[in-house]
Amino acid sequence: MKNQQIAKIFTEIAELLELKEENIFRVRAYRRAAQNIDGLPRDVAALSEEELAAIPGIGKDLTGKIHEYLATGKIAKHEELKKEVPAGVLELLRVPGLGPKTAKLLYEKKKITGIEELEAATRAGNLAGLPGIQKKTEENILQGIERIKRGSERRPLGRVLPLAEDIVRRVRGGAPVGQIAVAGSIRRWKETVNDIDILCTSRQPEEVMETFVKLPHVSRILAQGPTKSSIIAEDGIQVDLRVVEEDSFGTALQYFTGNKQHNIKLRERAVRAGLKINEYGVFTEPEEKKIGGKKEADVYKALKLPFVPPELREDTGEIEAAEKGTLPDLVAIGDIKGDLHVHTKWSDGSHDLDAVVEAARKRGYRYIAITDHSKGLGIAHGLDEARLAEQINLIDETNRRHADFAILKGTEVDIRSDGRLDLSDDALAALDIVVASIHSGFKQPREQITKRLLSAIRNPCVSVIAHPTGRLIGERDAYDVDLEAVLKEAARYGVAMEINAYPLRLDLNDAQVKLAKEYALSFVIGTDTHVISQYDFMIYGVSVARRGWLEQKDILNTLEYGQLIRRLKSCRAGKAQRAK
DNA sequence: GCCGTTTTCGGCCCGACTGTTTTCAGTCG
Repeated sequence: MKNQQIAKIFTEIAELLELKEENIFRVRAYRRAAQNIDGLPRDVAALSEEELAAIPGIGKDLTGKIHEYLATGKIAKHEELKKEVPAGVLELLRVPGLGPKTAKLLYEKKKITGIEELEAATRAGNLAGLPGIQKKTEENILQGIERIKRGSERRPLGRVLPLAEDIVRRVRGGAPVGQIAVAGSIRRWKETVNDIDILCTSRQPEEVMETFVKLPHVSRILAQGPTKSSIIAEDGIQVDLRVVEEDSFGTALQYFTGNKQHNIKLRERAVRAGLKINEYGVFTEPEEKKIGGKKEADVYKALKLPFVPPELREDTGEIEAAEKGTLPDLVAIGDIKGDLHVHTKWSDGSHDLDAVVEAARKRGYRYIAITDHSKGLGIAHGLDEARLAEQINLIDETNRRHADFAILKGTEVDIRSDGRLDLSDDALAALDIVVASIHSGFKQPREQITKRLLSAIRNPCVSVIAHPTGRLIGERDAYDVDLEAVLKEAARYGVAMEINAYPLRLDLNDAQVKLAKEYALSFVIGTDTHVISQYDFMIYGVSVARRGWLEQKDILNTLEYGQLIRRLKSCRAGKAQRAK
């Protein structure tokens, strides 16, 4: 998929134009186009002319540049600009706090073309005499370089959310705050995050700031003002805290939740309607009369739009859908009736059957599916046909003890490197649910991986494909697979796609879910629980579903047990019919 | 460079904090 390469080139063009101090709106146009291409689930190479032009921020000129790249592997404009500015100058922009103006100055006056050169020059005192650069700026440059060296990659939401919640607890406990909430990409449940944004109300904002910058997590204070402060937490992540008045909390929360492009569009709409929106409220223009601010919904109401849930605020069509009244009625965590991906001690889980059942009942679930690994996964102590039969007996017996709860007999059967499944069809036929997934051969070529998944989908017993792309956030890329071919085949055979809720997986991801929804597929949200506390991961899976615009009806484990079993049976019956 | 229920030309979201300035530019979100 060439999307990321094209997005990268557009971003570089934006940076190069900015260094040349060209029209800032032209710069923004390239940035916006880059973001939208980067977030596209489809390969741009596979899009028709009209589909390409329908991408927001892509007009006639950029459509041409995309074609140019697809045809020749480069973009002439980009090549020209690169000749004018040495590559090392772009590198300078990676230093936090150092923008295009300073980079240009450093290059033109001191011929600095790289971060290493910058560090050496700064330490040697060579920046002295440059306009606008004094001691403090030099210190900031060196600290910025340190931050780059320590790494500032996006972190998985699952790692950051607990820290954010802890900071919220401590600020609430240590200072006079009214309302307090996490905003930003965390509130939108983006799978990875760059920083933590926290918003609160208080009549004594200075006290709140004092408490905040003295938290035990703080390793460095970046900025401390009366209403806004930023710190670097010990593991290197930036945390921003903003304080507003009580009657601005709603508009401030809306503003700091973002994303940026969503907000810009709303504000443009506001301007057209004779209104002004900022973090302090909604105002009429030119009278400056405040007509909203206390509640987040005030913003949407003022624009005559229905409320848009945070998970949808990515400027990927949600504003247009809100306008037309076609926003989805998103699935909610409370709709989930059970977990369909659970491991026990029988393979590599930590608890026996009774323990995982008890924990699920306590959560209010109506059922779970036991999906231990199959024999091919020796390392996970996977089950062969004989042990599976034993487990089935145990489940039958346990089910008889529970009138109000059901255990589905299942397996997470391995799709072998040649595409055959790791258990016989006869063994699979005895189960209520068969979840199939890939655990080996990740480096196989696209055709082979795709073939493996297609043959698993066509198997008479398979009902779900688990973690369909195999990626682990920050650790392992997805294997190379023709996802659209897989989705198409799954739709034909009535096989569901899993949204694996394990925070490092989240697989399918949000964009892929949105794409899959177009094929009218069914989905399953499973936590891949190996320890009972991991049932908590369900919220991450639900959030991916919501970011993928899914409704309750799209998700099988929102069904009551009886309906679920009927659905699984009809999938099998449909396959048998097709085989005749 | 994009885009249109004011516009095919002339707009393009809005504000906080820092560091350097004597009123503001640069950067960030």
